[in-house]
Amino acid sequence: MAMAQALIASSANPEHRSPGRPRSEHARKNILRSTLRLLRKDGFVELSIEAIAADANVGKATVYRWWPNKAALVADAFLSSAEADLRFPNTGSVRRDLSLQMKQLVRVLRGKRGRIVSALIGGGQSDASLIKAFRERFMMPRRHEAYEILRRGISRGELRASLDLDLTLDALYGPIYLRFLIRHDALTEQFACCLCSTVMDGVIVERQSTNHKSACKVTRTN
Amino acid sequence: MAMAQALIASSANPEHRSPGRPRSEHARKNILRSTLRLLRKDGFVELSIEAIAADANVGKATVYRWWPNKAALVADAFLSSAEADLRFPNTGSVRRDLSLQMKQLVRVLRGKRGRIVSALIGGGQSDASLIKAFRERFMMPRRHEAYEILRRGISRGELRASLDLDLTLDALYGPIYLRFLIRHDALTEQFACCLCSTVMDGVIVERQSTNHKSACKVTRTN
Amino acid sequence: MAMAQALIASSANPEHRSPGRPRSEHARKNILRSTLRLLRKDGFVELSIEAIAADANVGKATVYRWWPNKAALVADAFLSSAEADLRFPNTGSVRRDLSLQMKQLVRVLRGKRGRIVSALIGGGQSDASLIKAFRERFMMPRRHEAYEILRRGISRGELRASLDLDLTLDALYGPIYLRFLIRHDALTEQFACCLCSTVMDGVIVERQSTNHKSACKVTRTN
Amino acid sequence: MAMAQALIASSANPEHRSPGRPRSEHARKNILRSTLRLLRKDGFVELSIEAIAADANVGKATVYRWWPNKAALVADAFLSSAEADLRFPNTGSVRRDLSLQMKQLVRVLRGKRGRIVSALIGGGQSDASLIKAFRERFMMPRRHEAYEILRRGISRGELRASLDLDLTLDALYGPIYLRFLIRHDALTEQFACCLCSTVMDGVIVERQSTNHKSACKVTRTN
DNA sequence: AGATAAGCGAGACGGTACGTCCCGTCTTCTG
DNA sequence: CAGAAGACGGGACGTACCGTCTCGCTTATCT
Repeated sequence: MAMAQALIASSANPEHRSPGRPRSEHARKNILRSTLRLLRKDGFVELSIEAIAADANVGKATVYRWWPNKAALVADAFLSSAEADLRFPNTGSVRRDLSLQMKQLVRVLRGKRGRIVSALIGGGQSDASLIKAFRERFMMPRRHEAYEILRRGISRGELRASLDLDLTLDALYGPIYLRFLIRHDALTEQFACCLCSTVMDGVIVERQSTNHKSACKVTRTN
Repeated sequence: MAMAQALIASSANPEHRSPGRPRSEHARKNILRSTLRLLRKDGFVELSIEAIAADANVGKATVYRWWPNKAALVADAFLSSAEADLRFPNTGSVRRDLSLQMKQLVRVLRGKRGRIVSALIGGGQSDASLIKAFRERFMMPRRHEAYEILRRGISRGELRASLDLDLTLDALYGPIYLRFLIRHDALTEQFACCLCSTVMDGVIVERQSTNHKSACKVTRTN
Repeated sequence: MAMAQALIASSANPEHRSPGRPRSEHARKNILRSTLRLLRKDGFVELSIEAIAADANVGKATVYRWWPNKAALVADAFLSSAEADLRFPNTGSVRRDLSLQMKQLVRVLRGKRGRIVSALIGGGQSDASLIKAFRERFMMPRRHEAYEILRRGISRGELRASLDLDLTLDALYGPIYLRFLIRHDALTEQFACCLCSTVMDGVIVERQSTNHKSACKVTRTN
Repeated sequence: MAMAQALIASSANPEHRSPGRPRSEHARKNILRSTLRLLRKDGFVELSIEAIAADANVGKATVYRWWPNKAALVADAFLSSAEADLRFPNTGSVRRDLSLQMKQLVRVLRGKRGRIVSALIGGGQSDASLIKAFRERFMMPRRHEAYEILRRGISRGELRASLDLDLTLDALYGPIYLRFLIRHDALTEQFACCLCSTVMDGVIVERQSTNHKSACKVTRTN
């Protein structure tokens, strides 16, 4: 709700203005920026509000005024930096579309923002609002894109009509998050590709399509 | 290492005994028990050594004497509670064997030990030793069982010989962990069952085997 | 000075009026009233401008606009409540006049304004302007009355002509304030009475004027 | 009670020792010393526990462990430095004995410890435990000496036997504290002397014992 | 009538200190 | 010598007020 509040303050309804001095957009941005910077350096647990406030040249109270806790702040900071880099092409092939999206996720998780994702999911294990924020504001937007891909595949006849979309997407993305979180094996783009094929071939109507799979039948390299 | 130390102290070499009072087995057990109890209540982050020591009626120093940090203690505590409840029957069918194991994992994660698993994975996101402990001492033993199932399936001709075992197991278990950690959807035994079928049918040699799938083609109920 | 400013603004020079909205008399009164109320409840130190403004339904800045600091505000508030309740009769006897005034002081100090006097003196120990305000605007007016009493007594021949007036008044009032501030013993009207006699007659043995003293030779009752 | 605790820890019962690490006498002394130093510099209100802890190279918690608040700490610090400088000679004359004690009090109040006394009394106006500490641990010990003087005077026949000792002492010391706290007039040793005489001999005309008074019938010099 | 000027409430701002909690270490006595 | 008890220096927590600042609004005087 604090995050919603923040969003409202930064965007919507121009009509009604609450009385009093409006919040400082400058402070807000500084805080988010410092949060990301420090998060990248240390990690979620060792990140302190005290340090963020100091780094952002801001009173501690200003941080607490707008975010109820570290988790919410980190979520906001992360999500404020995660806009609009999802959009991907409609290639006409489910297999290709999904594979592209999955590979992009792998790239994100391996990049410097991956550290923040893991902090978010890790912290979310003892903070319901945090995991909710991650789910609704990071994962779901991507999922909605993926739903669309799947629906296109169904209407094109590439996928079975009886498909459970949620289950399918879990099958596609769950393994990526598993490797990302447990780190028991390499998380490569090629892994995403092979995974996609594996799940695909259990999903499409017919079963002779081995031509696609060959694309990533390379020996694994971890 | 501290865990090794602890194990040695509690078991091995009867020949040489260092002088002085031996460590208190009673204290050790109390500490582990309190750790689990408190971990079940809050998360890893909010768990404090102070609280554990108080709960276990033990001096803080006694905790620090035997475990170098919270992660090591939590790992030890978790593992001390995770013995031998895996073993499952060899039914002669990969599908059935895997489905059984997956459903058992779901049961574990939904039970009270699930709270601890999530704390472990959550805490592990900012503590390498913690995630390592989880990986090696909880996940891997189960995986080795699963490898065996898959190998049996291959030798029986149920599964393709070219199968990437690790990828297959990630495809099977990743989605379960995803739902467990992100909580975006119900984590039921039926989900495990359907998931197994989904991955299976992308994995086996032939494609007409819809007879198996019907087993869980029930409308989802979350 | 701020107080002077306030006085000017609220009263004087009708000729030239500065432009802009005039200060709100309503706000001013509310602030003073809230100050007194809160001062009565807690002490000077724990009194906060924040609380005063909230209690008075007034913006904090309005307080700071008219009073430079807490001490000035408290002094103003106190003095605004301390009008004209001193006036007392000229009975023709120093002893009786003084005794009456002393008893009246005791009544004031024991009443609800006493709480404020103690806050003022207490706060004055670390704020020169505060103790100055108390001294000049509360104590001195009463003292000037008392000077008059003493002078009358001297001219009537009741008191020695060589009397040090200040010292005498300190001897009369100091003990009252001492009990009021240190609270080591009951501060009663009877105490004021006995004290007056003691100072009048002295303490040493060689003495004739026991006729007056008998008036309050009652056993003390605290 | 925290002060009592401190006293117990620093002095009494050698038999029973509470378990655990004993409190650090070194820390305690440092804290008291720093308190006095900073109090002398700034004042009671602007004195912060934070600064004391820093100055004493001590954790803030260590301060709070032993003193419930700033007031109690300041009281302890003051009193720890106020031992055993009261003792004064028995000259055989009440007048002289009292005058000596009063002059000594004036010296104390005018000295650098006076600042702390005023902070104590000032703070005590909104903190009952503080004024109690001042009363019982600073004022009363001196009073007990003074009681003795008065009793000697009575038994020697110098003072009236019907004397109310408490009232008499208030009459003697109240004026000193009044000048000390209100600062309306000079607080000199000569003032103490004259005051003593005034109370001794009274103020009214019928009087013989002028021989004593002449000792300080000097023109006042403020 | 409109411009200009201040005061008003509300409340956010950068700060400082609060009093608490826990860290990991230490120092004591008891078993 | 291990263990319990618990004090230690340290550091971050989240809160309360400080005194200042921007807002939109109101209320006056001065063109």
